[in-house]
Amino acid sequence: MGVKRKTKSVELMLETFGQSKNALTVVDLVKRFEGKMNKTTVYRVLERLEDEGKLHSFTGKDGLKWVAKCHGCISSNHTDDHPHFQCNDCGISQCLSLDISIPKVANHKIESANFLFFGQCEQCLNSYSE
Amino acid sequence: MGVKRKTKSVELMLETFGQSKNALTVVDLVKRFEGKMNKTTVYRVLERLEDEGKLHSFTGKDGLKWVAKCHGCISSNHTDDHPHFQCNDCGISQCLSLDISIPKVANHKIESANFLFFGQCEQCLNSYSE
DNA sequence: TTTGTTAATGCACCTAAGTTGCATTATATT
DNA sequence: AATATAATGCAACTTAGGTGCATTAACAAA
Repeated sequence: MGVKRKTKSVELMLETFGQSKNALTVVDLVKRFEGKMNKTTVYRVLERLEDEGKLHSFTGKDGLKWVAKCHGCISSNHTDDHPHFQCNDCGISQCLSLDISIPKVANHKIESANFLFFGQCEQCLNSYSE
Repeated sequence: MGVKRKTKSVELMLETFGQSKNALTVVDLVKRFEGKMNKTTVYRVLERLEDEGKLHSFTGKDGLKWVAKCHGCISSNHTDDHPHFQCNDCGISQCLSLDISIPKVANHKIESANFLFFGQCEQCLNSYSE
């Protein structure tokens, strides 16, 4: 690959995430762009935007790949280990702007971490009291 | 399903984990038992042993399912959130007997968590200095 | 504006993890 | 030994994700 080109697919993908902290599964993105963007293109655009540090991804409990456009991340690069949250009720997933210290582990050198929290999101919590 | 029966598959599976804290991928287990136990049986035996609380599982970064026979776990049930470690060099994965406190997150109710650490294991660290 | 280069895309096909339905086998009970 | 049913094997399926290659679209140079 040589010089990157600006394409509609790339713009469309970034617009989709907008300013939201919510993550989306790749499967969902493929469905969303049905007719507009090929499945393969979705995967390749995501790969590119990850390489460029504009998106980041993580693996959910179900093994599915989730993607997000984390804005409030603490570190500047997208390899930082901010936690992600998944709602057990509605299934939404989002980035948490939260710094978790990685503990020392005897006889191990820890380089990175994945944190995944499960529970109820704000919306679902509120819907109980209505 | 009615009354559970003792079977060779179940014993064989538990023996495989022995007293080790190491986790194994289901894919690896299927390969290991090739000729002795069917792929479907592997999945079903694992499901059963998880239900019985004798094994527990987690999803790796690659989306593969890992299984372990965690002995040194802090809590008695197998839904506790002890962290898992995966070596970036040799790929082994293991349970960590380590208690990580789940932070409070504003407007969220957190019920459970997954912690996954990456780095170098003891063996790989030692092999550098040889 | 047109032309040439090549990055980006679409498409068809593939790979592999995990699941399901059903016939067969093995275990336990009487 | 006969019976009931849990456990297993097998084949076929589902689906996330990837690959090779022909076609299209973006951009630079003329």
